[in-house]
Amino acid sequence: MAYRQTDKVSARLAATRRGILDAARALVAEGGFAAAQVSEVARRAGIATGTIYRYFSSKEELCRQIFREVSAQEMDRLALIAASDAPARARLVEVLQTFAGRAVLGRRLAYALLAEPVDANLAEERAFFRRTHAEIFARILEDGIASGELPETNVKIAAACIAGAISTALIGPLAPQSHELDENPDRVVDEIVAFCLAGVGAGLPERKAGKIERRAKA
Amino acid sequence: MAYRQTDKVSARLAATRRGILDAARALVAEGGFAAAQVSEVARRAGIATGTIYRYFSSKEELCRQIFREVSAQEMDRLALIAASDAPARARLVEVLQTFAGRAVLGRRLAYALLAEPVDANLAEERAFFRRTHAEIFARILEDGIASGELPETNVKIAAACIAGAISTALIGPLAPQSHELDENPDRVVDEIVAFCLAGVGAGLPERKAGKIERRAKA
DNA sequence: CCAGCCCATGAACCATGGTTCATTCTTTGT
DNA sequence: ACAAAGAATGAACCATGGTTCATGGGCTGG
Repeated sequence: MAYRQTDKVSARLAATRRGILDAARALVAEGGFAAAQVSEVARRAGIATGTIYRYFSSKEELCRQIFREVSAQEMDRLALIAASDAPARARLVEVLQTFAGRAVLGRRLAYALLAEPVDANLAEERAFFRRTHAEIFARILEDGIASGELPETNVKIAAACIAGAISTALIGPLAPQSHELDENPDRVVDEIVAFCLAGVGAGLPERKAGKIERRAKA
Repeated sequence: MAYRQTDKVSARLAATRRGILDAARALVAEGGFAAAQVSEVARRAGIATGTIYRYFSSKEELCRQIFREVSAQEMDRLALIAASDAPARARLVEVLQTFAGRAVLGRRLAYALLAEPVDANLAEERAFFRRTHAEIFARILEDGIASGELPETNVKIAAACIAGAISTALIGPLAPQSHELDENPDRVVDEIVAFCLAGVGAGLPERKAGKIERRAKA
């Protein structure tokens, strides 16, 4: 028995791993997954290219990790709202505003997560992310229908429509010119949320401009 | 003077060009742009790889061409409906049903056009395609608002929401399991259209199951 | 302080898939 | 039939970017 990992070492290893993840995440937030090339991530993390492969078996796995970390963070936030005991309609409004609002604030990262061209394997991860979103929406819709706040609908389809409407309207190629978003993000968000609420028969929301969580995704 | 292109030759050249486009288009419709590799297109068109470059300066240009051809065809169809003198609400219903219905029938191709990961240059072309869609929607919405059929809204945003909701719900990663779409496409389309109509305050559409144009996109 | 192992290094390697180009085949006009 | 010019060929080429691996340096336990 000649070697056993000491605490100091495993701490350093953990730090390196974090460093890699942070570097990659920062790159994704700046230029999308396309910008997160292995050699670039290594440079940014201050290590050699090959070292990455001591921590992640492939670039794909690294990217998946990023995907999971970021999306888990976002999902938790939404899940928390969804789980409150407010009426369904109010929860729906808040979830939509939070989702849309945070996407606006961290637009580049949101684009990477929701829409950037990525290869098939990463797309799986994205699909999972989106599906989870949609499930949160769907569950609230179900509650609302059960309580009579909302009319009957196919909640799965409605949830997918909501997810699509928000993503596309905010960050897709159809997004309003960025200056419009920069100048008046709350207004754009409110419009989109209003569309979605009306889509599920929840009428107009009380406008609560300025209530978006300010910290950017990242 | 020793050579001048004769009619027979230029006809053959034109035929080859078409052959390339058709082969590429078929490949895209089967497996998306990813499947349309230059060598594969050539094989399918029954010519040598290099020959492609006598007709298109690059793969990108070839793909752009495909994009334009297919989308022009779809756009024309929608534009025709949009230009009719029916009331705005009716035109909206028909445009949405047509768009969604045709996307279902040519799902693979629709996916390639609307959602498949493609590189940045092709994405431009896609952006144009989407913007044109959105403009058609937006114009109808404006008409509807002007005539009092629809409540005031930001038509640009609403149009983007519509485009996003339809694409995502039908063919994106949130699309219902294919068997559901295969079994009962009209029902799914109707749900989505209903969501969009409600989103712009147009209430429920008269359901017209089975009215979708049957010919697949292609 | 030495043997043995782990960890880091980064230049070389490799796979993919678009692009080129020397060569060959066809067409044209005399 | 022949020369000039265009068209077609497809194997070689190249760029990109992920992955590997022989090497050297640092830890660990005795």
